[in-house]
Amino acid sequence: MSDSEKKISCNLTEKEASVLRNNLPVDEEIQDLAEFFKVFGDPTRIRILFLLKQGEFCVHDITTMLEMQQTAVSHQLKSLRQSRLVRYRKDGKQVFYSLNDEHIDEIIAIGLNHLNE
Amino acid sequence: MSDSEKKISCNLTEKEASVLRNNLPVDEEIQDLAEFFKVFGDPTRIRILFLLKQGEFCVHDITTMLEMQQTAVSHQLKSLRQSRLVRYRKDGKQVFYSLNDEHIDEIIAIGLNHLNE
DNA sequence: TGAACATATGAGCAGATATTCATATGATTA
DNA sequence: TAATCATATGAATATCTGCTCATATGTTCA
Repeated sequence: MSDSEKKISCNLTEKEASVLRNNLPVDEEIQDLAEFFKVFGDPTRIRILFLLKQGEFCVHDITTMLEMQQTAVSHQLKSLRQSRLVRYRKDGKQVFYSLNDEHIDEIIAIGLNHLNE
Repeated sequence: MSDSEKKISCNLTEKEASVLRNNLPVDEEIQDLAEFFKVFGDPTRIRILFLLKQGEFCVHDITTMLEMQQTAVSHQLKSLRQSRLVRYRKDGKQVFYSLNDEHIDEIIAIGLNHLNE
């Protein structure tokens, strides 16, 4: 939205407030967006994403690299799977995880950029 | 990183694991990134960001549009301020909030995009 | 100056979340 | 087939988070 279109006001009428309120996405979409970003809001999951930027790894190796318990890692991988940020591939006893969204780099880059501003 | 550079392996040696582990950003940076995304991980804050995409508003109007209590809104505005996602401007008794990072749209767009994939 | 107004802050609480422990599931191998 | 290995899952717990209530701060105006 260009600056010229933006409102500056205080004490909107209920009618005006209602118009602006109705411009918001529906609750479900808002909720889904929040859930999506929540996945990035945990250090362990961020570390897993950074690891997977380097390649495809099995759970055991992820556990070793993070120096965490296997169950803790599996729980977080589940969260990443459910939000479709990672994909997995089974090979015998092992399960290999890799990134599943080409925009992950982009999102993280924006975050890093913001922190350095 | 191009596909050809990516590793696929399991049962890394401690040495290999250590190399990959050390490629991760330092803990503080990981932590800061997670904190940053956590701000996007709440429906109320997402709604505030969507409102502010439409213009600059005082706390009272934000409260009216969201149909929430003023203190709840103020608490969330504080979180948005601390992460420098919004800026504010005082004018008499009122405080006007607006977006403070041109990348907010971009981040949200990526999120929405991911949800529709 | 004091009353009214706009916003911010702190404490308390209820619900969410990350880790751990115990155990289940599924695949390989002896 | 039994033992072992790799991973996943569920319950329990401690911590964190968002909201509400009470109240503080700062501004305007009578």
